[in-house]
Amino acid sequence: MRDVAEAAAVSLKTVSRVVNDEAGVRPDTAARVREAIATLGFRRNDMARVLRQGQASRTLGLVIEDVGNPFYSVVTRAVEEVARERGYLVITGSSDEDPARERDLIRSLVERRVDGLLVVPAGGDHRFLVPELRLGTAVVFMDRPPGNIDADVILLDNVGGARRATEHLLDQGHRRVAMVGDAPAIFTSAERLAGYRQALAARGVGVEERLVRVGPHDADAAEAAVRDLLALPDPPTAVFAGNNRMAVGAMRAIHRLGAGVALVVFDDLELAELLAIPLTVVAHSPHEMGRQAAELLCRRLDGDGGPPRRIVLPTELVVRGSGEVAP
Amino acid sequence: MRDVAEAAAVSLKTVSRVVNDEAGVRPDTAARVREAIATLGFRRNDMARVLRQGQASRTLGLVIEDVGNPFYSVVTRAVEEVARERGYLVITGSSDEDPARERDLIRSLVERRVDGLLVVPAGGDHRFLVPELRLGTAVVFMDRPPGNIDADVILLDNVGGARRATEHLLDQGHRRVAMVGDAPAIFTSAERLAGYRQALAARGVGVEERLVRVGPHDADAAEAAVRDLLALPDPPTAVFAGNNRMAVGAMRAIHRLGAGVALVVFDDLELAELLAIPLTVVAHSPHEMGRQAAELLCRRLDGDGGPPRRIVLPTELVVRGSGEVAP
DNA sequence: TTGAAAGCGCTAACAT
DNA sequence: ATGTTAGCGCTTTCAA
Repeated sequence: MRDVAEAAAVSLKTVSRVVNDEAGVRPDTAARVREAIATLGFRRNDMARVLRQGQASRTLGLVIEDVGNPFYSVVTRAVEEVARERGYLVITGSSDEDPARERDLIRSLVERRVDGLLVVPAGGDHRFLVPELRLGTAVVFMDRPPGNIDADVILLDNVGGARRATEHLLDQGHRRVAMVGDAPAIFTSAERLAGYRQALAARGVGVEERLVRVGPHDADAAEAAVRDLLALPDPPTAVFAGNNRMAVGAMRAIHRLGAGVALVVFDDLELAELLAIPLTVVAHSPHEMGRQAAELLCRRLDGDGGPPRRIVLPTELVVRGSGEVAP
Repeated sequence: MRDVAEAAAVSLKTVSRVVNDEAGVRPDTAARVREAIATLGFRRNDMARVLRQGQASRTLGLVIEDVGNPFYSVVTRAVEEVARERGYLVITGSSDEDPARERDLIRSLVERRVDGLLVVPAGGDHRFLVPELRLGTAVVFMDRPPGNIDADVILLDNVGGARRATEHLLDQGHRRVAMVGDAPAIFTSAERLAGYRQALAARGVGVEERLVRVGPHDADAAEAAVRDLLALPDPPTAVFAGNNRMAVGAMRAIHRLGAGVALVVFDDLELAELLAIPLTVVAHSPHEMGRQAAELLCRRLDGDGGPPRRIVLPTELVVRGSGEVAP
């Protein structure tokens, strides 16, 4: 900027005025300055600008499990849309379900003075965020509640969705309903497991623990788990898959073993209706989750100081065929 | 930091030394400083740090079309992985195929002094980047070459992949092979169209322009285009779909009209083999594209000043069934 | 081992 | 309409 001032034979402040479209610069002076800017290829340094102006880097930090997962990529997309409307840029990072990595990421983001954070928690304890919150960084959690602190969070109706899925299978006459789910340490997984158990209990069907396989984290492990289930002497006649990766694994296993096993999964898939057996799912809106979280965060940044909110988004059973296979 | 210095009764510089793990601080002094840091909830301000140190914000900018699209979300994931290994953070933005938005995004990123940019170009003219490049911002393009400037780029073998797909359909005896593709203004779309034409020409099959539908940008528009094709008096017996969205649209149309039409698509889908008719695709690796682009960018940032590189990643025809339907 | 002073690029506040 | 000065929070440089 100093170079520009020199080249245009004006003061620093005049250049600053032109760059920021402030009033009070004669058109010809402004033109001279703009010419110098173009010639020198000057670009305002936002680091210095933000530093001088105080806070407000107009940046949001987004920490999710894995952008490569369609669920999170749609959430990311929604966050970006809101951010763009409001003039924020988004810094993203994947925690890969690793609490240490989550902390590192959040730390980096806070050090870069993001104005706010959107976090899908990987760890179970977020007390380390207390200083950040005091520092003025707003935080909204998504998909899972934070551990040991009170903060805004947008969740899905995990229990209700899982219960409805399981009930649907029971309604078809199934009595041996298995569940394949992610590690129970993950909030959503535990909740969906709870919903599954509730449904069985409500119908007086005992939970057979051998039919509960919570632990696999990717499609391959889920496939192995379901193959294993289907190889039991008294295999399940129906399976509830706890998320999109479990769904893929379960479909592969059922497909390959050619079994006429009913399947309902949590999370919708774009191609669900085009599958060999169209997939019955517990659908919800990842886009809505991202949007609501980002909007709530922006409201907080605009000064909304109300008590922490807990928003639960609805789920819906979408019947397409795979869940209506008779026992 | 001043507050910390005061609280610990040391100088600013000593706090700086502790924060940055520099040598030359007595353990007890360091401990006192750390205690003050913890008490006050101090977090180093990276903006100020970067400003003072000169360049090197350890941040990369990523501009793609849409994170919500699985192709780009996997690219993003790969970029993140490389960035993480090398200690960079990634700021992402979706251009939505809008050149103005692309420019705005890049401008914001440069103003925030990202060290390097990874860009899937939306616009056709990137001369506006010349000052940025002179300013020292490294840029690597992905998926499509930039317009009017010479820079690093990682591409797919679009022509070859499309040609192979079309040849495969011709090999099955099809003579009325349609193509549904994105707007021809998009590089990949134009290239794939060229590959389609090449294959037809090489086999002496004339291109029937009514069978070429390049223009739809989303699955719904592609579905409408394919429905339209199938409603022709002499409909195509085979369709080549130019990307993942076209693929979804084509599948829906073919599925709903119950037509025994052969289909090969560019881009692989996770569930391809589980579809009612397992999908024959031109597969490639979005992950590899992201990884190679990010690694090349990092090499540039580490001082590699060689001439601009143009890397072309291979594609592979994966036969699964939908492309082997007889005419 | 520790500290004081200068300055990164910019803008707020106050001149002129 | 334009310029001067000070200082954002940090690190570099040099001194003690």
